[in-house]
Amino acid sequence: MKRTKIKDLLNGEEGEALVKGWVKTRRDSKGGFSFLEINDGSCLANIQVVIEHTLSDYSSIENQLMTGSCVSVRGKLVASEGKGQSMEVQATGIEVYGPAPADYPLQKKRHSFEFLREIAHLRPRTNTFGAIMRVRNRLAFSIHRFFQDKGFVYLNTPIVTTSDCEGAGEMFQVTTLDMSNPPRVDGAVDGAVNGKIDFSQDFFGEKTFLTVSGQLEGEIYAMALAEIYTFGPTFRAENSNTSRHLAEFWMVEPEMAFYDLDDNMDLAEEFIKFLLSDIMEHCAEDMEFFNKRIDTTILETLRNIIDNQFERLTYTEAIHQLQKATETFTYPVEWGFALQAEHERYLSEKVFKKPIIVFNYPEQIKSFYMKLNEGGETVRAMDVLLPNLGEIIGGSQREENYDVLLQRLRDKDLDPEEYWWYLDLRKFGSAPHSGFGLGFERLVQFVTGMENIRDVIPFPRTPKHAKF
RNA sequence: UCCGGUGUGGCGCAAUGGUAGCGCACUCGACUGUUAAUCGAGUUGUUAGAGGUUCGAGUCCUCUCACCGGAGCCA
Repeated sequence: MKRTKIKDLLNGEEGEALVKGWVKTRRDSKGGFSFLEINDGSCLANIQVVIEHTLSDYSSIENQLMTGSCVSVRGKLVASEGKGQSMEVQATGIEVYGPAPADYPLQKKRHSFEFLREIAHLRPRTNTFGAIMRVRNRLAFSIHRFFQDKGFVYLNTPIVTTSDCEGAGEMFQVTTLDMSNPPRVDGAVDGAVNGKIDFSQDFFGEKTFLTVSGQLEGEIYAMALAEIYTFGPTFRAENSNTSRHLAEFWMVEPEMAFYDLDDNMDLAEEFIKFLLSDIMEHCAEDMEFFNKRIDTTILETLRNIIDNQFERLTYTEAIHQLQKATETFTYPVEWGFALQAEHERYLSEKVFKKPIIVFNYPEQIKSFYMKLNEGGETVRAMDVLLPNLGEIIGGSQREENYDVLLQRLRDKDLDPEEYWWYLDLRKFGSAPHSGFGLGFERLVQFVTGMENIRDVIPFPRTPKHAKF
């Protein structure tokens, strides 16, 4: 007989059933039977199994039917006699795959997320993490669906890369050299620490790193396939210790030929709204759980975002808004200075009370590849800022003019030689194009209402932490 | 990296410088078509680590480590 998932049993019809899963809790009755709650991850709800103590072999497995044990139950799916569940399984046979001794760390009570992080191999068995991972899965799926429906091509950009393309923070170095005695340029060996390390002898023949963004490679393919998107792991070796940063995270980066900044913002807004409404529809049970146990306003918040237009304002307008604010800020508000977290929060949470898109930032505070506006003061950059979370999307229209890009590289003290192929894209058949990056974990965080980004990824990597 | 906070049975927490307690879990018993079941009894501690002050330190001081929150950086 084939196993039926609990999700299907709960919506199924009476009859023979085979359930396999992990025991959440057991309640004994002196009436000669026990209740077992079993979960198999197919949904948040457990199925209740009723076991008559007269069942053959029951006495030999009774002490193995504990919280955490893994079991296979054969029985009859029937309408429940008790309250609290519609269907239940009357057991006719039980097999214990793996008992869980009394030192099983997950108890029938709430645990702190800090504690659960220490047992990342067991935390997926909790209600919260099961729900998070189902939502995460659905979001990943609907990201692909959104772009596939629009004819975007899914592109895998390299994870190992040779240059710090954006100047975006610290990178993880990748090497196969012997760290205790690396080869030196001057041929010196043991002890000669003055000679520079000879990376020509490294695996790739030069210094290599883990990618901080697939954007530049994404642009290459957008200049051929017109609309592409990447969705893959990204690495930042920043010593960031916050609830919104990971050293290894997943990023979605669409890149589109023939899109200007307005098209780019339209896509970003449509994208977020699509993902949120999809999750409300397809993860309703899990979302109810988050609304009840994690953040009692989450459903209302998501609904509001889906139903309302994002507020779009230029950086300059944002500065004006901040300058007329009665609130006092820790950091100065002045044109040309970066917007701080407190400024972004004020705008999205106090002034507009909804997602905002700030665009046309000062040229000096943004990356070299962003398209310069007329006058040269600002670039066509845009950030999507969500209330309570902050930046979830950062993007821009790219500079497609060869001469302007070359000058921008020089102005920012970057070596044009290293960007030769990026410049070539502007030399041969250049086109206006745009793109953005969305932090996948930040999306999961926002949708679930979870406070710490370390709890929305299966195995978080943060400074001093790469366990499991 | 900076600022602030925390570190006590398996887990969540308490304890004026003076006998380390409570809840949950666990064990035993009672009760029950039960629902995070309930009721009674019982077991569980190198108070993160190292040093110091003191007659006496979980508590005060110094250092180290870890974690949490905020900031910076960003997605």
